Amino acid sequence: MPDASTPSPYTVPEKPSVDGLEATWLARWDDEATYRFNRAASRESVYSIDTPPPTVSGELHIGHVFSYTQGDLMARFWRMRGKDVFYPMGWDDNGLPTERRVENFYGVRCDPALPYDPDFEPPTEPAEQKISISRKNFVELCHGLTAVDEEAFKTLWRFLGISVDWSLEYTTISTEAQAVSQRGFLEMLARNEVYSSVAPTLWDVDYRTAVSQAELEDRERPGTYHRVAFARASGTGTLEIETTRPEMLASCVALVAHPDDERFKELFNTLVVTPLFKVEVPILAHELADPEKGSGVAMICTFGDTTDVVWWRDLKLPTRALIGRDGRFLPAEFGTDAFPSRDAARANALYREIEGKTVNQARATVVEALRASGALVGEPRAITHPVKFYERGERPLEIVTSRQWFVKTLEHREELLRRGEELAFYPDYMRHRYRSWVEGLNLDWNISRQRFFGVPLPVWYPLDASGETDFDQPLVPSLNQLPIDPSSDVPAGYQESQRLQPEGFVGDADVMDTWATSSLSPQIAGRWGTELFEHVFPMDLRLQAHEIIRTWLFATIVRSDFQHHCLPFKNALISGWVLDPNRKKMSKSKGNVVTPLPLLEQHGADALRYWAASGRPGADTAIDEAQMKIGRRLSIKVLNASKFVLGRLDDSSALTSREVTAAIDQDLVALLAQLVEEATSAFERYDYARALERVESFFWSFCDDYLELVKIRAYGEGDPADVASARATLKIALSVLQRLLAPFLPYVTEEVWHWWHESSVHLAPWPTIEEFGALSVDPGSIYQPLCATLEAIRREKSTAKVSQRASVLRLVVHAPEEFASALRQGANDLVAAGHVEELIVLDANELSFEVAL
RNA sequence: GGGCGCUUAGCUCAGCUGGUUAGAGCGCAGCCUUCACACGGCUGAGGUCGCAGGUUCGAGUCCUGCAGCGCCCA
Repeated sequence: MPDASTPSPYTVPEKPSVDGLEATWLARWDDEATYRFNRAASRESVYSIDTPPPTVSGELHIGHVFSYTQGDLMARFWRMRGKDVFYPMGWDDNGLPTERRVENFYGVRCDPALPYDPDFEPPTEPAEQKISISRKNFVELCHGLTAVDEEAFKTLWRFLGISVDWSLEYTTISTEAQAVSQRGFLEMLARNEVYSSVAPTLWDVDYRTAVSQAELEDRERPGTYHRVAFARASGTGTLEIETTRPEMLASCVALVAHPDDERFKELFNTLVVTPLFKVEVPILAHELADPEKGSGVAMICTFGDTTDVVWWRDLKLPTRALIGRDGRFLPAEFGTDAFPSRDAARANALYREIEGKTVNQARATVVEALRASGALVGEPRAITHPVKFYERGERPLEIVTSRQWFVKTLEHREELLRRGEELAFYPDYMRHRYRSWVEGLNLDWNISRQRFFGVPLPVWYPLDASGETDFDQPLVPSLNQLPIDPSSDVPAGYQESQRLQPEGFVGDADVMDTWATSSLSPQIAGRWGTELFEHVFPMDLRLQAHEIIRTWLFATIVRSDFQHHCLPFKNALISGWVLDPNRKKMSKSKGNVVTPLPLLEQHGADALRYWAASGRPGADTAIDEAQMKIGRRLSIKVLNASKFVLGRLDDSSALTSREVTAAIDQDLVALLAQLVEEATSAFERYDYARALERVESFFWSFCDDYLELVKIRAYGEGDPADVASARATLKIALSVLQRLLAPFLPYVTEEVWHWWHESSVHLAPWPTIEEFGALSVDPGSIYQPLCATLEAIRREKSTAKVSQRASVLRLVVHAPEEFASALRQGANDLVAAGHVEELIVLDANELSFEVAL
């Protein structure tokens, strides 16, 4: 019981609980604007964070909880260190994921040819047959649904205790973000860093849009090797190739083998004739031809895959493109300059059968014809091979020739590699991901998308007298007009009536790649063009997962390098993946995706944060409810230990480090100082997990050992100076531990902090060793021997199966000098905590205990 | 094919620049209803640190090779 004469002045609940803390403190943080950024702060005092705007697609993902918590730990640490933390939050709502979600949610499809219907209402239930609606109607639905989704996401983020300043919230489809995105584009255009051209383009035939190299992924797919004989043009002999795409034969422009391949050295620069279509093509040499693959000779078509594009470009081959935007074969006429043939009649007859067919249909036709003509050698052979897909796509990518806007990444490769070396990655090995990506770039960054819900490319093109578009002289708006929509806005010097008219203009119909906007997240969040930007840019921290190094991290560096000639941020904290409880990658198709909400509701935000904080930077971490339970237990312990300590304190103002006079108390303070240094340096190295591990382990020892040792003095028994020493130490330790735990457990620490403080623990100063006064004790020299002895007593009682409360009749400790000295200095506490009736300490070389019960 | 990471107790993981008998939590076993805490406490068992070499007075820690798992790039 607390000493009746010194009642605690603090308001401590009788039965504290961790449940429901979130609602209480969220409201309070809102009211008090606890996390509001100080716009008057100087750049030196600011710590600015560039957080990933999550794709708002309806699905909350546990990976978000994991990654954002890790970033929040850093935000909270630096805020307590006295930094003005700039911590905005954005939502990436523009782009394909939203379009796909709207299509499925309402059962609609965008048809840009349709007129706007101002009275359109989406069906309450998605229709079985998708309803076609105008672009404007479609975009309105996208805006509406993302607004709803963003609210749900925001609720989750807030509940998790992410300390962002919600007044800085942004979305990538907002007017402001569109203006920033378009400005970024126009400035690149002015500096000649983007260009439009008609070029082979990675194309998803289902989404009917171009995609970029960064959105590619390889998938293992079954395929079939067909061995096909090409007749030599000289008339003697044949050359056999193997291909998985025989349907591309009509667009074959050359054969290729490795320059060192002895088998074909004699044949380089001679001609062969393609079977069926009878087109003369050369045999050429290129390093990318793999002698081990197939027959060692490959067929180059325009274009069957990305290697064809490289060969076509390097070897300066003609273009005979035949795949259309719908993935079907385009019309073509053999016997022309574009499609020469030795036997045009036969070629055209066969091609008529292919024209308009899908790739698979055409393949069957061509294989049949090859077989009939005898050019098919042996039987087709089944294989498994990597096929390139758009990461969101369902069918293999095709390569379609079309006009697109590209950012010139390739010619800046060396500079971009240097930027990667300048950036501090946590963990450091993640820089390899960046480097290998940049080294492997083989296409400029295509930023135009033939889609609807995105930031429009802010250009128009003049039309000449015959109505032909002049793509080389784009018309641009002035920066103060932004954002613009070229489909409804009119370029300077033109009238709306001139749209699509000869001598008039046409707006670019495409939107920008989502990454082209989200790569400007520092500029969007930092309000580029206002004074704020100068206070927060370049950012101090970029937070993201490793899978988007090649997209978001890369693209952001590109934009900042081009625009500002610097890195967009100094440090990149890379989080790992969240794996399912069986350590398997989560995916929708496997059905093992875990949503965070039930876990948050069951275990509480602090518990989930504890789990996330235990995952080291970059480390893939399995969902582990056991770990969450430990976090919850730690939170409860914080409540109870705080309740105990505060119940022992009377006059807070009288207790300072000067009152800490007992040897064990001085030692505890010395250990605390050591802990503060360790935790601080761990945080400074972005090793929040180590900081947690150290603080947590100290806290448990504090509860289990120190509190037990000084309990009697804390109650007020004994010499008043010793009582004051114990209470002062408890007060110091509690204050320090609550603050050290605050980044990890923001709710419970805020709760216990308010039992004895008015203002938020999250604005309290991070502990420093200056708080502890002069330290004269070798850390642990008193505390550890006492703990070891207490442990020996407990072991004996446990072995004897008696209560820990049972008395020890006599305790004899044989100990080396320092150990013995420590025991003598802490004898009173040890005797009280162990219920020891007689303590005898004897000097000895070897440590041993005799415990008589 | 090139690169990166991981491999430590049944499970999940610490182990920072090489230095005393290798740590934690969970789980397991036993005990304790003690006045902060039974949403608890105490105690215990449990490991040839993936394998093979090497450097060193000394290696989980450094080097080389190999294997398995995962990932990135081509």
